[in-house]
Amino acid sequence: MGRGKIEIKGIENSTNRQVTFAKRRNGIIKKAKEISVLCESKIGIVVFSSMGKMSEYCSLNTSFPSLLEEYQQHPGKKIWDAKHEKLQAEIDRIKRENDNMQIELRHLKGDDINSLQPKELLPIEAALEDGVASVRNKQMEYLKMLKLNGKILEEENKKLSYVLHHQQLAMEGNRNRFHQRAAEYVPEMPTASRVQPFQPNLQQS
Amino acid sequence: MGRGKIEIKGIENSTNRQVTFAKRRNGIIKKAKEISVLCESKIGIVVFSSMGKMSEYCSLNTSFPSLLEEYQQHPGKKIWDAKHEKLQAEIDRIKRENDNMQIELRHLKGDDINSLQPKELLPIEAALEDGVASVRNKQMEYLKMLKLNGKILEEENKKLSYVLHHQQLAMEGNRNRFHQRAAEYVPEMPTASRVQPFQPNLQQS
DNA sequence: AGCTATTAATAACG
DNA sequence: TCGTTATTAATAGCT
Repeated sequence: MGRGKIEIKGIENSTNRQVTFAKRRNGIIKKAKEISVLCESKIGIVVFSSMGKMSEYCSLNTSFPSLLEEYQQHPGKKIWDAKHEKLQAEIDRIKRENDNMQIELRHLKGDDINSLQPKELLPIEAALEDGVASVRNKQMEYLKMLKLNGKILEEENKKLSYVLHHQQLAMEGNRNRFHQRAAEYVPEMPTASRVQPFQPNLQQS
Repeated sequence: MGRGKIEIKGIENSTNRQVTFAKRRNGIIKKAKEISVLCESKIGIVVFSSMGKMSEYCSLNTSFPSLLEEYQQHPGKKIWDAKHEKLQAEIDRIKRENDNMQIELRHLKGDDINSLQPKELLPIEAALEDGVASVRNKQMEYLKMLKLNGKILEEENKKLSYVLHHQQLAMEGNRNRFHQRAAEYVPEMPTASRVQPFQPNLQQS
């Protein structure tokens, strides 16, 4: 049905193939609509083009899920049972992993260790000591940061005091001599080092 | 396409409807085969006649399950029933739980604590100290058990030595006097306390 | 079921 | 990419 007969064989030309696909897909969907109306039948169609574009049709009097539900009720027609089992297996796997972690956690917290052998206590003890060491280390780091920060602030304080002192001296001198131009005085001071004190993200002391 | 044009309307005559259904269904499936070959496309069709008879087609290069898998990966296309979503939700829930435990475990082991605030380190430290205390406690318990066990064995040893000593004395006496009946001698001794030494399940000292 | 007059789909072209 | 048309394919009504 066209300007010439064609062989049912893969169409090499990509453009041609896509055009043919679009036309025939529309044709099939039209036929599906017709059969569903003419014969009160339920029909569902899913098509993927060679480019991966999806098209679908489902007759009006039903829905894909219920259609597939009905499909699956036929003997030997399993669509999602396999998927189901896969999901269940995944759940089991993760649950096992979960349980192991839970046990490890409880042991580290000192719970449920009555059933453990002395030999089994050793790695737990070692891990705990490691953990304590790491945490203490981190805390020391923060402490050092705090101290450093204090030192920087102290230093800064000294500089500010120095500036303030000189300014006061200058202002006093000016009050006596020039009076009006006191504000313009700028003392020579190493302002290059006016750093922002380092601020670790401390939400509490 | 037929001896006369027809309206797309439900066919009342049942026989006619069934005949038309069979013809058109074959036509659609033929078209489906053709499009899948011509355009390298994947297509799946499920049809139910008004009598409930199911027909299906799935292009050769795929399968219904994989087709539907691909279908539901599109946004808003859900064919899986509630069961599936429940399983998926369960997986997500457990995975989240898993992740949390993993983080907690890592923190307890002293990993990944650089991102923590000092405030957050405190409970970890406390938990670790608790854990160490519990483990040490348990180890002390085992130690006590070992010591107790040693004491019991020592005690037992003394008793055995005592019996042995008396037996030896008796035998020597018998050798000199009755000679034959030495084996019958039983020294008066508190045998009621011949307990089995307590055996904790120690696989190593 | 099979046949065929007729309509519908569509391949190639513009 | 879209519409047109010559031609083939599908099928309605009949046997």
